[in-house]
Amino acid sequence: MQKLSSVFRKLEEGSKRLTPQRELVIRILADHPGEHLSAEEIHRLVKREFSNIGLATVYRALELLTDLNILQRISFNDGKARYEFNQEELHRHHHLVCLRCGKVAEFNEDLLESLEDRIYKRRGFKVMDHELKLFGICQSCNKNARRG
Amino acid sequence: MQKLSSVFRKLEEGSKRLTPQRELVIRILADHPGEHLSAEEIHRLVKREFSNIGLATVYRALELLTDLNILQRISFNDGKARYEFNQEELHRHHHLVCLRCGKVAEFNEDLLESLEDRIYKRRGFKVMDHELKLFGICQSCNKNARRG
DNA sequence: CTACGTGCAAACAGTTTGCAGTGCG
DNA sequence: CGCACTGCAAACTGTTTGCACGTAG
Repeated sequence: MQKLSSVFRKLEEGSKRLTPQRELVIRILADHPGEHLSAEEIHRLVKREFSNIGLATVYRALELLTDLNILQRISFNDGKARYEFNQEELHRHHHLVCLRCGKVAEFNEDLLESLEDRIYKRRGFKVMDHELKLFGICQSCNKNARRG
Repeated sequence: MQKLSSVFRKLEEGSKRLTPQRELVIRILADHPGEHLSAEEIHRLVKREFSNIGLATVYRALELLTDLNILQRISFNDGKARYEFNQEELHRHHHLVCLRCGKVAEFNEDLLESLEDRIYKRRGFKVMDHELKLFGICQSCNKNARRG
């Protein structure tokens, strides 16, 4: 992973260490792109390679990495936070949440910039980031519904 | 409130009752538009007029009313759910979340329809609703920052 | 009289915190 | 040595559930 050096630099700036636990958390997220893992799921996956890691350590790693903007925390209103890499592209990466089967798909589209310009002009609100969730019925559920 | 009759009809369809507690929850939300109250805040406000109402009752009322699409549950990733009226306009009512002071402002803009058309054509995903949050720095924080 | 509704307390899930111990820098 | 870091368990917060009782239809 070429990105590790940049992670390392960000950690060093706050005199934080890249411990095996933290590195594993990062690797797990890297190995599961677009899966929006929860802390518990991450803990379970990390445990397979580091069996005695504590859940609190995972939480602390996730918090640290989120603060450093290495990860991004998102929530789908199911009561638990989920995490993914905070790649630059994520700022224009959105979610399609199926109301029937619950699957979360992603799409990238930059459509919001003109809106953000307008908001700044009209309201003086400087948009730094955005989060767009579209709720609806996905293709496969749609097909099943038509058959049923 | 002219809307109460429609609430009543929706409740009757499921043979649910419009109890004083439920009506109060509705009135509190009506009296605090755009404030995104949490269950606890609603409970506190309701208690002022109905001192022995239980928190669980508020939760149950909120769940019921959300299921009936009378209310809408939203979350700003602060660990608790928030509620507002599910007016039709809400479907194109979005949030500006200030990263510095935490204030949540609203704006209405319909800008997403063309995007939704495109998503349906490309991905077969039929969008029913959307939720857009813009994170940034609000006007007053922006001014303070420039001064400071 | 039955099904819905309630208050209370206990249970629950996700997350955070306190603490004693470990080990890098 | 000192401070970051850890695992563990206990604490905390928001929410849900079980239960006994009440009350509307």
